[in-house]
Amino acid sequence: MATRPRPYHHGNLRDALLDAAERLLERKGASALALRAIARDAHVTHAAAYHHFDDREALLRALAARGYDRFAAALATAGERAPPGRGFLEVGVAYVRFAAAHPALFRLMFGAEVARGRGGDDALGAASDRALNVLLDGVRASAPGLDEASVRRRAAAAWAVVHGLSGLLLDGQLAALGLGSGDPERLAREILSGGAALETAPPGAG
Amino acid sequence: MATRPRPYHHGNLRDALLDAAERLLERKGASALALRAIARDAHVTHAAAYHHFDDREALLRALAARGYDRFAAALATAGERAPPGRGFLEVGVAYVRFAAAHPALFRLMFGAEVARGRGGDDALGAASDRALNVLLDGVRASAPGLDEASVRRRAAAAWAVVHGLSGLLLDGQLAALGLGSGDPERLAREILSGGAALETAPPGAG
DNA sequence: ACCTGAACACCGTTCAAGT
DNA sequence: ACCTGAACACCGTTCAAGT
Repeated sequence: MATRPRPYHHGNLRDALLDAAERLLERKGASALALRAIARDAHVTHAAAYHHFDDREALLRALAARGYDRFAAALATAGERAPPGRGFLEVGVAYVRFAAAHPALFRLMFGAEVARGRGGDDALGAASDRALNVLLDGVRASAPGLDEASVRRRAAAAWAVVHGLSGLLLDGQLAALGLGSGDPERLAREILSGGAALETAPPGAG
Repeated sequence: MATRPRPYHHGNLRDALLDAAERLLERKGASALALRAIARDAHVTHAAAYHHFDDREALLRALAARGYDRFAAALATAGERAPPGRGFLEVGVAYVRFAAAHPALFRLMFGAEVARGRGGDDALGAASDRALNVLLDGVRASAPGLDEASVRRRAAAAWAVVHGLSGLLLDGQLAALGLGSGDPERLAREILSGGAALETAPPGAG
């Protein structure tokens, strides 16, 4: 075996950096995600990170891709465990639950820094596609035989509701409406099952 | 009159800094909003900014408050100009239109940096309340006699749809659904008037 | 009261040099 | 192939000093 100088560096620093970044994100928020601080936390020089990521934003995108993987898994599990016919609602609730449980990660996943390089990052695109497919399958399952264009339109509308609800919740904006102070899951369930969003518009207005 | 040494500084540097910040935000994006860069653009030393704002985040909150003012005005105008019975839909379309027209400002208004200090910033709270009230009035107008709790729940649901749609649009996420490539206003109109988001759930499931 | 200049401890990125 | 150390041009914040 001879001498084994350092315990970490010969392994995969890439994952170690992502672990450190995730730790910082959870404990100290997005503003703590400095590349130098991440490297420090992983016990390497900051320049070492550039052997595994093009730049700081590429590291953030890789962290976001990890988030999408867990996100997709959480949505899929919620859909599978739901009572028949309620899978779609439960996926929506799981969406909001994930956002409330991992606010900083959720914001990172859908934030501007990650959005900027989304097109050129294949791993990120694949991970977020996995999450999207759970949503699309949910629509197809609850409305079998629907044509694909309608599936996509319904998915977009459903996605918008849960995504917007999550965003407003994290922002504390719902508090201004007297909502959002209690359990986020209960709030999500109430609003999602409470009926359509723009139902107040007269039918046939479009 | 005597000598008047410098043209700007005796006036209100506060507004000049916000003007510079807005210019930078529009032209170069959120990452250009460094306090030093803003001060440079306003032709002052960076330390001068601290005589008008507690710190960088306070400046960003003031900029966001400006955004909420314009936002509220845009929503109100859309509601007033809409044909009878369609005001609520048009306010929703205006919401998405604003986000698409001012993506960086919209992100700033609802982003994490501004959210962090939202509670302690009275001007920001007042400005965002004005925008919220347009939404609430829209719900009340389209469903007169509704009790206040239902008004708030409907407003939250409607807010979620348009807010989520805006966010997904800015992220380019709707492109993954084959949507979002065309006119954002047309897309908003289609989805908003296309019916309820979670309609696919069987009635009485909750 | 308002702005400057210098200082401090950070930051992202690059690059020659080490192993 | 992978990591280090030093350098560069930035950054937010503070504070004594100027007017």
